[in-house]
Amino acid sequence: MARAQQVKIRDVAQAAGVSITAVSHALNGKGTLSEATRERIKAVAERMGYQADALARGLRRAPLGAIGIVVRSLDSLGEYYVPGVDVFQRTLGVLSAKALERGLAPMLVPDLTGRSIPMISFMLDGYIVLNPHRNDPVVELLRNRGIPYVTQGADPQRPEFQAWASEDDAASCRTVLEHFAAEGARRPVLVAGTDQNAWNLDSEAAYRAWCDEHGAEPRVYRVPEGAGVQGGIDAVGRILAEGRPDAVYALTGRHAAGVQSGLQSTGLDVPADVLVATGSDSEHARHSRPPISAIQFNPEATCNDLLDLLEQSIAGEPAVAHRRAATRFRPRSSSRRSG
Amino acid sequence: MARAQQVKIRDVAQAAGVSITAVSHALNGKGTLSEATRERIKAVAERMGYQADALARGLRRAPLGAIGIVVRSLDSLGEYYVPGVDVFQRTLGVLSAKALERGLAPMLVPDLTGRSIPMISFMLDGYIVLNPHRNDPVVELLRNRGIPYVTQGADPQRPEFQAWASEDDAASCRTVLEHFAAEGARRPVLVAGTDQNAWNLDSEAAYRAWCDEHGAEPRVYRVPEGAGVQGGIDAVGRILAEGRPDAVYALTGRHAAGVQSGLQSTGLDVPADVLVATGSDSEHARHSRPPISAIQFNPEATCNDLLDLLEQSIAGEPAVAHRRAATRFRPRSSSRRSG
DNA sequence: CTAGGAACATAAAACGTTTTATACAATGGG
DNA sequence: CCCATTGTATAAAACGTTTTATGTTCCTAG
Repeated sequence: MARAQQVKIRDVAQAAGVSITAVSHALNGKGTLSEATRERIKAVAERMGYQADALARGLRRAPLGAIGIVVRSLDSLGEYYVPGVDVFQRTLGVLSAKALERGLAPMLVPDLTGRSIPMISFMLDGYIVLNPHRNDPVVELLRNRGIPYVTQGADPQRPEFQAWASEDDAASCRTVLEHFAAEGARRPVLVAGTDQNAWNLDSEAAYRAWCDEHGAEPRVYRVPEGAGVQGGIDAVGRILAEGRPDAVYALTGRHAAGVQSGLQSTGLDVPADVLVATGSDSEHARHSRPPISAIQFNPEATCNDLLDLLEQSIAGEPAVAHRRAATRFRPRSSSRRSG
Repeated sequence: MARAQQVKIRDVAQAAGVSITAVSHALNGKGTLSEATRERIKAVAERMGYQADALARGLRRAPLGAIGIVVRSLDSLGEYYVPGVDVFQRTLGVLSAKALERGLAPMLVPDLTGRSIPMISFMLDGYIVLNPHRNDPVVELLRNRGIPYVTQGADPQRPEFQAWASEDDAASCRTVLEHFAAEGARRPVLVAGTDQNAWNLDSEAAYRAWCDEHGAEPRVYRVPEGAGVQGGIDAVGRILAEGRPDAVYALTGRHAAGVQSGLQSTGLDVPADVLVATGSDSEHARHSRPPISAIQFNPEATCNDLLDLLEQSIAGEPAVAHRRAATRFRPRSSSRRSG
């Protein structure tokens, strides 16, 4: 309980025979001390193993060297570990790693608008908000508090906010639809999630635009993210009831796996009768039978972008432009009729 | 840069027409205020959206509600994101999730003995050290600082420290060896990592004990964790040079995948000629050809144990006993000769 | 009528820094 | 010889809380 007594700035001052101010100035390169004194104090501090207390220092609004990461999709899922969902392994892992490499310790923080949030949450240097909803209350809170933040994806309600980065979801969607078309599909349907985040919104918009351009009737089915594979299976009934499509683009990997398995269990063949692809590569997608074509995210690029923007924002430079990272399409057997 | 001005305790006091002390006492349930005043102050604070400043409060040694997680295997790997290594998705993901559910924000912290560590690191309420080495300097540091911590696995050099939890690696090892024996293998070899952590040490000890009991000659090959699949492939040459084994237990999934593929490329058949199993299930193991039998960790149990112990430790109750979680063996085609 | 408690409330000290304002000595120009 | 300047160093204020010590007021017992 009682923390071992640390050496404090006062002790160093005493040992070096100078004032507290002198020590502070020497260590932080401020003030008007002589170079000799400065070096002497530094040596004493080093020898005594002095480390400034981050809290006391933070009280004077010095950066803590830590940022918060809040994963809105997990907040809305209600549980923070979902086996088979790649977000932990992919985005969150890469983001944490890249933050560490920049000397920023990443702290995972629960829904900031919730009841019992850790005291430290509002003291962090800045925030990265993954998968924010439109009009996200967490974003709103950060904004009101004046805490620097960046988001993954834009908020359509707030076009003036430009400190965001994401994969290019619209381009990903078009790539898949073009691929479907090249394989002869004319009536693709979209299976999206229910969260109102940029991924779902941008993908749907791109899908509708594509349908418009190609004279196809848009058919969008929404399945709660939390419904997982079973949600995909269940969606098949609704889809077939409105007419058999010749291709299905399911955004999440688990929905895609469910859709494919649902189609197969009604006697349809993938890819002969229906093409399938997903917007999120995962173990599910890779190892379904047949393996499901998938958009591979580019978390390295996106995470770097997010951290660049956040560091700018923390430094007080307002971000004037967002960034979009290119994704990569991995065609697999689920959507290839040709050999 | 300048943080938006928050409502401070002083403001609340003024608004409620009481002293600062009164507000503090009312909000923290201390002091001797009348119930009426208490409620009135609470209402005012609530209405004004007052939130105590964690730093100022922490200065008086109140817990921050955040814990540090330091992943020593990644520290020693030198990079914090390694595709295909399950540690992120498994232990770290589960641990973070479970910490959040307990109201503790998990912060990933780099090697605490390193150069530029975040200021906040030493202020956290406690630490979980994953995969500590024997005589780990990070553990040493935490101990000296008097910061509560728990470790994953014991330090053989420090038997008196009991605040640790882990999977039962020795039992896992024996399970695999018994399985090998049941399939007719008599001369199993062990491929371990080079890190001096409990997983490697305990597994090797259990392997040697088993060999001793069964009159087999122990053969241990060490491959750096960072060498990955290629390291496993390379190990095959060294193994075969000393005689063909009839079974290989490779602790890491990537080494196992490499070993299997190395064996196959010298013309040996798995499982007909050599059985293969790994101590760490992963996508690699599941989807090699043939799929590799694997020990499945029990991160839920281990992480709960670690957090239980840490909470005890933070509360000042010394942990007097460690915990071991049972693992589960998943036999697959790589080690089954029978149908 | 007063001493001694309750019951309630607050002033002031403390936490460990950084920052601002001030002090002192030495130097140099007039 | 005085004033302004420069080079050093420090005292004290500030950061926003919690905690400790100190008052009040009011009641009750003697």
